[in-house]
Amino acid sequence: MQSPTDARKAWQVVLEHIEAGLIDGRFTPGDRLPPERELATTLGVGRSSVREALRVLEVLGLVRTGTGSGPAAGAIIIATPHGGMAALLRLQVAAQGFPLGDIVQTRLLLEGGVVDSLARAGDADLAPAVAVLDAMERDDLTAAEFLALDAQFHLTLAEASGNIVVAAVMAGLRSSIEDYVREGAERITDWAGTAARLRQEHRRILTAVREGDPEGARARIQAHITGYYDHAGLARS
Amino acid sequence: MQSPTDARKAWQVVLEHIEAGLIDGRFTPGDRLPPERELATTLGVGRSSVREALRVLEVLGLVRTGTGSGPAAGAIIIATPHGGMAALLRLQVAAQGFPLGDIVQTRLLLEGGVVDSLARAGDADLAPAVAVLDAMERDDLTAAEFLALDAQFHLTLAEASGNIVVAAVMAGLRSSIEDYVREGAERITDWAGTAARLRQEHRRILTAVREGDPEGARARIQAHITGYYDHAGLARS
DNA sequence: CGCGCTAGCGTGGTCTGACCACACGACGGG
DNA sequence: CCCGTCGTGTGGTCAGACCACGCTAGCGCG
Repeated sequence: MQSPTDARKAWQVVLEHIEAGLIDGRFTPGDRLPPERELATTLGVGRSSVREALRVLEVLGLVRTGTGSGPAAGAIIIATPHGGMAALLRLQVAAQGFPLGDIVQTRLLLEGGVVDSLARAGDADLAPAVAVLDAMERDDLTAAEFLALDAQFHLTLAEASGNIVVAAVMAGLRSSIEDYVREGAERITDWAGTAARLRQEHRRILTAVREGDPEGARARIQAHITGYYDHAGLARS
Repeated sequence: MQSPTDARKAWQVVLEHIEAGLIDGRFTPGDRLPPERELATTLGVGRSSVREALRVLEVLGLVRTGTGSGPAAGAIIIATPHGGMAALLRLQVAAQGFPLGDIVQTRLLLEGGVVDSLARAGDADLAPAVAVLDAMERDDLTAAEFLALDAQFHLTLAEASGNIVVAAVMAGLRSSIEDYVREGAERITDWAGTAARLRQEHRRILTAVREGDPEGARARIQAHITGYYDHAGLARS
């Protein structure tokens, strides 16, 4: 049949089979994969190997598994990359594969590009971003709540640019350093003042975007990000 | 003990345990994780659950498993994000979660930022990039070989910028659309001429970087990328 | 006749035990 | 002293069993 001891691991066979199915359209988002037991017999591998492959797909945000029966049961194809991107970046940071500084620098690059293109486009829908900004005006927010809205603001901008990939990467980058950001906030004594400054910076970024000023928007969002990291003492890793 | 039926799946418990170990420094790159059987008894889960977690870590590029005994055996902590990033992006593209156009646009953003920062830095080591360019001068290269070197050139630039995260994302983006790029090359009739043009564009990008011309370098690499995709008929998806 | 409850069934989730392949390392024979 | 071989610990895989969970069909009662 094949090599003495098949080079590809059993779970890789399953993964490749599902990937091939995705590519040629046999499986599309919303579809249900065959039951684990059926996949196992079909591919001639054990059920545990099938499960290992499904686990990978689940973490990468490609399938969602549900127990019981009915429409929500089984392994359903989805395509929600945020979770997988976040897990990948978070773990790489934890394993010291990604220095914090590089993460921040990448954010600068992406967010700068996002506001640049938003300012050039001119017709972007900034309403969601404004809504988040309004929510941040409340003065009874904890630091954690404020930071969550802050993250949402940046994510909303990325989504407004219409590029799903950039939005997913940005969300992942942000969440990968979420713990450090929160930790940094605790070191800030004048939190109310800092929050006020961040709010103002957000407003000015939006203004620059609205006025069609790519350079200004880029400079302001980059200053906004580096400013916070410096202020929170998260400079280098 | 805990909730009626523990909300967290068993494999998530394992994943969180290892992540916690990475964060607090119990596990660092180069270390070996405990044997699967030991992890299973330690955490009170079955060995199959441990294996599912390890499989995820393996795909994400965090561990490398080896059979047998000795220093290369067992699950060893690594931090090689390229493979995981590539797998994530590739599968998301396959599952139609990421449109091809967004992938290309993200490349434009990142590569533009890379050459921009290289041109500003001025002291970057461009020798590896030059070496790849020299290798591309050979005229007996197949299209696939040429494209592989092309990809390596772009990756080398990203690595020269010193940002691991950007390099990993760029490598992932590139490999996620590798099949489509190769497919596009087959549609190009005058391949020799196209290759010559690509070579020239590469040279000019490097020249702009050397001369410290960020705007020029950015414009040239973006034109280079969009030019190829248009020429190969990979415009939109 | 109709409604509600229950048993069945198919799904994923998990554990156990077994066996294989592999590679190092120690032991013993030459 | 060197080399081959067997022991042992590791991951890789499979088979089987059981549980939890929800839908669903069918039964029984009103």
